[in-house]
Amino acid sequence: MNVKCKIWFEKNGGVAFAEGRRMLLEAVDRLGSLNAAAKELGMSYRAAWGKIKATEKALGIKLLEVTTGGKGGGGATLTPDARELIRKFEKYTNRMNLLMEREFKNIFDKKKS
Amino acid sequence: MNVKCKIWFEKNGGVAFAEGRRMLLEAVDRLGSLNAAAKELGMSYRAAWGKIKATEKALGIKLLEVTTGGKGGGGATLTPDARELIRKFEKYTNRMNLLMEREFKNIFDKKKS
DNA sequence: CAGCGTTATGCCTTATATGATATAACTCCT
DNA sequence: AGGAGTTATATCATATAAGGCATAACGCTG
Repeated sequence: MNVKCKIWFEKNGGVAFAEGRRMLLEAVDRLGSLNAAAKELGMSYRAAWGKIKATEKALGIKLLEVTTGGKGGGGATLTPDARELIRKFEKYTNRMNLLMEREFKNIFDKKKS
Repeated sequence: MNVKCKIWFEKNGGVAFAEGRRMLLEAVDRLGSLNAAAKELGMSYRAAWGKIKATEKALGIKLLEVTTGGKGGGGATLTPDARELIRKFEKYTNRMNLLMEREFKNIFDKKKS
């Protein structure tokens, strides 16, 4: 048996941002396209777009700067808000994962507790 | 925006035990009956029973000592394994909730990070 | 001006988790 | 013996979320 923990940001009670969406944004940043990011993660464009929209609506911020048409058909890049969101999420989850492991050992490895 | 965290125990990749089930077991312990516990938590007996079974199967342990028929129709009490599970879960989640709050302030209240 | 590769989005299907319904079995009590 | 109140479990219904399908718009490029 082991312990798991899912961390997410929320606003007004709905899940707004978690690991899956962090990965999606990271891929968009790297590839310059939501479509390409979706493909890389093995999901449809529709699904990826839906997740982005859901987060934008929940948090009330804009995540992607997009262009349609033109060279290469268009593309998407991250807004500064999106970058900040990613950075804080990473920092928080990294720290919590470390603490989780430590506490787990504390409580489950001791002979008496 | 705020951070939430769901903590659960798992084995072989499936959710085995989390807050809802902890509450259910606690109610069984207090009331001496799964049926009564289910009613108190506003769920059907069927639903409560399903959760218990799922956890027992996932962890491979027995949670309830039950009797059917007899005085009052029967009843259920917690096994020692169930008590230990509850105790460890409570200890772990209490500790983690404390740490979560502390880290949240660390990362989100600072001017620079 | 047609084609290509994007973003954009409404509609409808489908997958999944959840719970309701129904039925059986058990044992003490009257 | 019958009733009360519980556990036990299979089957069926349903609510909800996730995503597929279809279609449109956009603007460079050849």
